[in-house]
Amino acid sequence: MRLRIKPVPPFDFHLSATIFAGGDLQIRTYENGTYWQVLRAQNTLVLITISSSGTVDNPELSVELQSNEEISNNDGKLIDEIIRSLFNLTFDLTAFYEEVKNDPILSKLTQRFRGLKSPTTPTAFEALVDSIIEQQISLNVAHSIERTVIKTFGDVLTLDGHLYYAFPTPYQLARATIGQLRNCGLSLRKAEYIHDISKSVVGGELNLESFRTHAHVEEIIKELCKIRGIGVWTAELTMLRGMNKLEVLPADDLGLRRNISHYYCKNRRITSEEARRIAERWGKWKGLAGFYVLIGARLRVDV
DNA sequence: TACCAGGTAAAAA
DNA sequence: TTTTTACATGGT
Repeated sequence: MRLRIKPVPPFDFHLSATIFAGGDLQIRTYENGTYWQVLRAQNTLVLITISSSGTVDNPELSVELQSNEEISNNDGKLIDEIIRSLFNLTFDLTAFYEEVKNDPILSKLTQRFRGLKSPTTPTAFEALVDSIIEQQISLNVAHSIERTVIKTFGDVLTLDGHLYYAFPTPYQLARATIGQLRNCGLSLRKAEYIHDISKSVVGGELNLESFRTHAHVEEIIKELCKIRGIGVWTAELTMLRGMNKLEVLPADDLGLRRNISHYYCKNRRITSEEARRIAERWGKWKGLAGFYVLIGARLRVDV
């Protein structure tokens, strides 16, 4: 099956997907203009392969769907929705660009990265588990642990002799033992957090997806922070990366604070309060603005 | 070798 | 109530 998706312009697929370049070939990566990963349909795993068939101002994505089962029309619709969410395709960047135009630094970055949309995970659960894994340790170590968790507990799709892994479901992580989770490199604490949260999701006490349609960001943070293992940093990162909450800036984040300081404070170490104060000038979508700053700093773009 | 890395909860003071 | 410590592991 093949889908054609029309993102809201402007959208630069190459620029937006480049952050995944060099990713694990069996999980999710972007190479030679092509992005791929496994998504979960109703009853089957589907490998999606996305490439651009349009331009920044008239964007169109061409998506190939492959599975070992038949892909129903409903599955096609579901996957279509997930892909729109994956790159925030229905978000209108022109409104964001208007919002930050009075800040000279972001003005420059948005011109340089016109069409850049921030990526999300297919489920809020995945963003939450990733965020817990990424607490305190370097991203390098965290990503290695994430890959191990995915390949240990996630379902595998075999196509043409190639293996592709899907992120584990709450059920799969709830069923895992603490010992198995620790063997992936997780600390005892983090193994417990992830295990507990997975059990709550399976049991129905915690519905992470329901927060997506919840408008009051501060209330979501308050709710998430009641859960053992989740602080403000984890809640905010999960919302930005897993619930399409582009207004949320994870200001406690060490790396993001470094990136903000690179442009606004001459690389001096800044507090999260200082970061939030600087973000005041970015208007409504502070999380997306932070993403532009992050990408700018990573690509060493001068302003 | 020691120390740090995109935090958090629990122990100690 | 406030401050200090333990935690996993790869890189420097």
